[in-house]
Amino acid sequence: MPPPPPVSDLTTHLGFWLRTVSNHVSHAFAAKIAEKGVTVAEWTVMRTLYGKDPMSPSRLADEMGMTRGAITKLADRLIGKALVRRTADPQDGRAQTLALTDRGTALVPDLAKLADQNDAETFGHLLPAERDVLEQSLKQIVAHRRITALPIA
Amino acid sequence: MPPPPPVSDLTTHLGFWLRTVSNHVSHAFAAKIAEKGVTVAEWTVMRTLYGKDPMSPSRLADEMGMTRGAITKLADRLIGKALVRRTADPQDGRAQTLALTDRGTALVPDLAKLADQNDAETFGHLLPAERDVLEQSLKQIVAHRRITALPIA
DNA sequence: CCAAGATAGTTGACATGGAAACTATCTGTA
DNA sequence: TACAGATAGTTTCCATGTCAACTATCTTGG
Repeated sequence: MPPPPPVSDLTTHLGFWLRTVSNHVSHAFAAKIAEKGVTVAEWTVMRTLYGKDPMSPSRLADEMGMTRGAITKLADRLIGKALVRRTADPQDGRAQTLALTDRGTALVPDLAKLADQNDAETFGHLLPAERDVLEQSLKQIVAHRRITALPIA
Repeated sequence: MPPPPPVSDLTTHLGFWLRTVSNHVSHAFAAKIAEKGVTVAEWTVMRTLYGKDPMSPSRLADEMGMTRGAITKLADRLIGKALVRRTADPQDGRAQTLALTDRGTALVPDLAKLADQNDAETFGHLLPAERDVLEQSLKQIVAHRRITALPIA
């Protein structure tokens, strides 16, 4: 049997480093907000609803890049925690809207603070110029690849 | 009720952009290799085993940052696809090793090519200087935060 | 006005990973 | 040498997401 031909190493891919750091950031953030009893997906819902008019699950699904089925379950959980409220649409018998409860609204600034903190911990030691290039590069990729979904995982 | 206080927008966080792009890269790559019947986690196992001596599930779990339970299931799946082989350790009745089959070994270069392609599609249009800064920044974060696990998701 | 198709949301089957309990085996020490 | 504890893997339960089928409701063309 011939020796296996050499293939590019995992670490030669920018995508590898991106995922490595991204996973780390996510896990670190998940751990922080877990103390508040909230998951990353739940936080994203809450942040998306915060300061806005009640929103339909479908729209939320689009914005978050998740299926409607996932939003149903996510909403169920958030309602169970009394952070979100589900209201039937009086015009359309099929439709409903989701909105933060007072408790949910009050929690968002706390979670936002943890998000700030998490970002600072991860990226704080980069030079401002490096941060800028990083941010511009990432935004450029988002634009170029036409990425729209909010990141959950 | 007072209006909800303003909180930092999701998009002000570098972590947001990082996860957005990272998720996109992962999904794009997952779609590519799905045609070969392999998931990202499975690819990571295969790439880790490729060109190396048979490896214990525990070591694989460490390198991949997954639990041993997850490796058991992942190995079961790969064995079901005849891409990986499980061998009992003759010295230690508890231990075993995992290795690629010939079929698995033969598949890795194909998958590696798709990984190259995926990286090129995502980052190819950045200027070399931008790519460099991106890579150096990410590696610096990995070093600074002492991140060790391979990225799966 | 009504039937056909579109749309909103829910549900159930499946996939996949973590946590912790469990089984089997090994190892070091008294 | 025997047993207590460590170690290797597996398994079970749970969490959470997708996909596709399903229910209820709405809308529209004839």
